[in-house]
Amino acid sequence: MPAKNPNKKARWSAAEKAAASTKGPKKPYHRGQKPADDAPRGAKRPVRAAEDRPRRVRKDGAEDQGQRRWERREDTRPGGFRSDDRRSDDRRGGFRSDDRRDGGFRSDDRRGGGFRSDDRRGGGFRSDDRRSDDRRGGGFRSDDRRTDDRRGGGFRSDDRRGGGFRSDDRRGGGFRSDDRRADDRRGGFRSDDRRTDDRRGGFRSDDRRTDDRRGGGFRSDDRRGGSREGFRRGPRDERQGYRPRFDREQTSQDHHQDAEAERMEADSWVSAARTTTTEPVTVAEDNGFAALGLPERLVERLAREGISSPFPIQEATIPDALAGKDVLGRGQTGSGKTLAFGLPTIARLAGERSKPRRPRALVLVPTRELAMQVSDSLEPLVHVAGLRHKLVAGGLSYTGQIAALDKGVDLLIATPGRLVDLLDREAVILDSIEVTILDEADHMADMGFVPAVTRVLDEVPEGGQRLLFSATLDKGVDTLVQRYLVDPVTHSTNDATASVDTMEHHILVIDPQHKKVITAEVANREGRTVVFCRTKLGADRVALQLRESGVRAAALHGGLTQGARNKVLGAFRTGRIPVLVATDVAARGIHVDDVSVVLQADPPADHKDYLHRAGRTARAGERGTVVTLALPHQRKMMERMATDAGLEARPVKAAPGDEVLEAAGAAPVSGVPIDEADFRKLLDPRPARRHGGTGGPRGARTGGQYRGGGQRRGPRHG
DNA sequence: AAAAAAT
Repeated sequence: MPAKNPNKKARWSAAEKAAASTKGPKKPYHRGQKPADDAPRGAKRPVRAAEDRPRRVRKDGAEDQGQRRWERREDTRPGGFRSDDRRSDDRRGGFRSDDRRDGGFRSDDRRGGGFRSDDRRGGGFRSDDRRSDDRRGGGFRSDDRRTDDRRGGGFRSDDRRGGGFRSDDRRGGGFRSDDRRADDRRGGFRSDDRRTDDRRGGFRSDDRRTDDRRGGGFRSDDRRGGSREGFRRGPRDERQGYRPRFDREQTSQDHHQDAEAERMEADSWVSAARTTTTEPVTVAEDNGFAALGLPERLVERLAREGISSPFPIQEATIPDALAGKDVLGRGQTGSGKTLAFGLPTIARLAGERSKPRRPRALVLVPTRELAMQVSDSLEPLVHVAGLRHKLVAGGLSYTGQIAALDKGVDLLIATPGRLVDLLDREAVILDSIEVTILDEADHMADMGFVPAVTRVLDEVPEGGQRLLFSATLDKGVDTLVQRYLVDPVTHSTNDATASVDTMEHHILVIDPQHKKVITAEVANREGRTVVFCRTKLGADRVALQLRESGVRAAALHGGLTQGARNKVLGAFRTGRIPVLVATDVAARGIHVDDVSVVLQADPPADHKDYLHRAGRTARAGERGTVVTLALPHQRKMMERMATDAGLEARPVKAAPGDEVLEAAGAAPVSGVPIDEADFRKLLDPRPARRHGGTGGPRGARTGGQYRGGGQRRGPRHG
């Protein structure tokens, strides 16, 4: 074996490959240093002479030469340059009126294409050009493309967006949604002030979109809906000289957004954001959160959202967490974990401020989407407590994250990959962390993040508080628990892993030839149903079969374009299509309220998958039924799985017409196939803009702006 | 088999 792997060698023939690999030391460019010319990472692109650099013109007419970011940052910060000020101010809401002034600078950079490349490589504009050229030979165009990719035209950002499929659509070729999505969305660097304002000032359409993005089935959406209203009135805002530009009322300027908003509304499945009172709220005497010993400000802030009774996991966890104990919490998303760890952490941090680059609390979450959810749900509370938080995750600009860290962040919310990256860059130092939270630890373990998590936790000082949340506790998680938790108090929403009381389980052993009809009958019921299949192909097939039987169903899997996924989810959430046939892409992380039945047309691979799939229903206290179809040869496996998952249910033989099926809500199907053209309309109910066949330039423009264009690619049916 | 995380 010594003469191993010639292939690999051939592939890696060039020395610069090695140099270009992640192995190279990263330069802590946040400190305003330009990597040395021979630096392995930074030196990839030669530096063009200043006069060769592309020039852009700022709004005010001055030229921006696309300076290197190192200089820019270094130079500007002490001078009170806006970039930094703005960033941090943003979070407090004190900046908007001034956006315009640097719209010319930053936003132009960004819009100019490849601003991220700027950020990331520090190479400024020119290097970006170069690389684009290299890659695609397309110069200009490719640059655009890359920008898009990076922003989540690319699929990796899916998750982050999660529910946010809409944003993707809207963005089309656009950049702004990314801005919003990124946590710098508060950075307000877009030249389009309104948009920024919208978001923070509580412009309705934007709220809604934001909710969407978050996949908001989660309760916190509701809170968030109105939260901006709340925190922008906080004392900090006043201190920062916050001046509202727009009220909740829309101005005529906003008509464009308004139109967009209407379209969004059609898609919005968050029916109505909970109304947030801006009046002073009296905290009721029996307020459950107050009883847990939380600071009044937080309790009051929650009450303002109408949140006054803690969920079980919150009730169980918060007192211990407040007492500084390590906590091991079992509970799925939707059980209120975020507040369970968020509230005590914020309470503990309040009253002090972190030093630059040294956050005092860290929340580690497996996916970007989740990170956003956590960040967004905690936002109002963080503000009320006078703290600063930051979301740090992949796919987002480094600049905002680094700048915020430089400025000081109290509560850092991160996905493992990016956090490790930032650690390498010394953009963040974890030696002041007092509270560490691992959310969805099992998920992280499943995704192979244990090394990253270990790396991070090893940098966190010992003796700090650790909170670990996980839906299941198996090997990977146990390793983390053993290693990092000291004498933890264990809390579960319920002892049996699966079981929310409100969840009913049926495991049906069926004849193969009955599968189709049983699937259709179970799916054909009132309310929303998620059908799980093992493969993408299977999902497509089952969805088609359902439609042939007269059930409005659409497939969702990782093989679809982002745009297509958006449409499917949008249609599902609004109820236009009540049945979602999905692979495990939807098993985790996608939150949709009001799913009353989960039907597993193919059994899950293991009990963990079972629990995650099941977790799509019975969310937040609602009732839900989980029906699993097993073929006779899968019976044994299902028995074992049921045991492992802590279910009482056992496989039961079933055939069409059986009572068991009715108990699961099965209803006979019409048998009248759904017309494919109608189905398309259900998926995307606003094809009005495109009558013109392949679409002229105008159609292309309008369409592309809001919709990913998945549909227009295909031939038009009907 | 599918999905996810840094580029």
